Amino acid sequence: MRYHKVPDETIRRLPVYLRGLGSFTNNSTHSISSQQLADVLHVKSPQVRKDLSYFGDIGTPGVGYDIQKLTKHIRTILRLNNVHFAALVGYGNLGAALLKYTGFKNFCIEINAVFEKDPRKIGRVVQNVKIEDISKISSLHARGISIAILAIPVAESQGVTDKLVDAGVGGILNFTSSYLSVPAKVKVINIDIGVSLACLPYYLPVGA
Amino acid sequence: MRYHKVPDETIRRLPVYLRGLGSFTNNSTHSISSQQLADVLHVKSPQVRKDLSYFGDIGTPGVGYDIQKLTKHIRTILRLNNVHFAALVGYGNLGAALLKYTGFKNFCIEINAVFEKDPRKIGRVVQNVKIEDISKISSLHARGISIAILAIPVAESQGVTDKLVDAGVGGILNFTSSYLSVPAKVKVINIDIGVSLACLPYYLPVGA
DNA sequence: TTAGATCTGTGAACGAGAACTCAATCACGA
DNA sequence: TCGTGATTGAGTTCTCGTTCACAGATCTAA
Repeated sequence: MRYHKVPDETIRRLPVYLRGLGSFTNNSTHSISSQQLADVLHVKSPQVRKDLSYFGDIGTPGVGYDIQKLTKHIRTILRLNNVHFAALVGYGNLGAALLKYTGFKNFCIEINAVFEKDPRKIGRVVQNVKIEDISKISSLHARGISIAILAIPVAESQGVTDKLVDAGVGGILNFTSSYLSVPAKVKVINIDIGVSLACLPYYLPVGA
Repeated sequence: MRYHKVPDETIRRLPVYLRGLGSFTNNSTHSISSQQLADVLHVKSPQVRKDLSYFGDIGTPGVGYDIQKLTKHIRTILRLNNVHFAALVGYGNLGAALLKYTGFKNFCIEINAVFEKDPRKIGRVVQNVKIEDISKISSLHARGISIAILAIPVAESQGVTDKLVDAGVGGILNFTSSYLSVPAKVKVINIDIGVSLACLPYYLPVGA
């Protein structure tokens, strides 16, 4: 392996590969070819090989990839080998749903802090997590939490983001529909549900 | 304007432009330059101009874009001038949150049908919409609903998708973590919350 | 031990989209 | 009417990521 900057798109696909490998772990065979993995995930096999090749020689020519080893390797790359704790900011409709969302556990990510502005919600315990006042965000660094999930109204998004950054948060999953201004070292991933849905009518057949 | 296939990325930005224009409607001035719009949305001005130029000469050299006209124009392109009705499939945690989500109305999209498998939920009325049995999906065509929001367990996703396609649905917003196989005429937009979050640890500073 | 089949890793070609640049256009004031 | 400044529209270039194609590595079987 030479030095390469790994494309963001490759990183984005790694969790998908991980999920695809899951459906092969019970299998009798120990290894899987790039073709097999590609078929399951509906991508092309050269894509799989190229993506994996950024991280060294993982596979065996003529054989394929050892399923267990590859799983472990991808988890190591993504740093999903040990549990990451995340803070949920905003316990509204979406926030509540995200707290109950089970899709995070497969990736070793666990929400163990919830922050809210509304005094009526503060103090309640939901899913074994106590809802705290939003001012307590500053404690995140001390608690070893460096990932935040932002599900609050647009008006407060930048202000709260600044607090998160001050508290040492290094990654934010932003469900807010606004752009978040952060230092370069902080990674923001945006999920804009409204925009995604708003695109659909364009693709509908005319007259629909 | 010449013939051009409009990039998907351009379509995806149009709703964002629309939202940006919203913050200028109360303004005293009638027009806005590509630079001003770009600054608000944190994109580059040539990007804005290129995107808009796909759809004909909308702006005026030396002046900019007429805010009202541009808003109308983008809404027309995206077909957001008249209300689109959408069906929510799956009234679980996420489904319930999406039904209450207010971000769709700005884009003239309204959920007016909810489908569920769980008999205990069927019949309940939430947000003025009655929850129906999932078998009633077949009625969508007759009801003029051609957009679906899918928020159900992975195991059932392809089966339900097939029903949606049969019912004439032309666009699906897929919150399921599985690939949906659909005919070419049907547009699927995927939102994979788990994958998005799983990427974050990779970007954290080492040791965090 | 060798032939043949399989499959990886990667350099190179390809393609899509973003950014740059500048000629053409327009408003406005002298 | 003409000159000046501002801003668009679009051709060109650049960058990034995907796809292709094949050399090289490994396994199996005779």
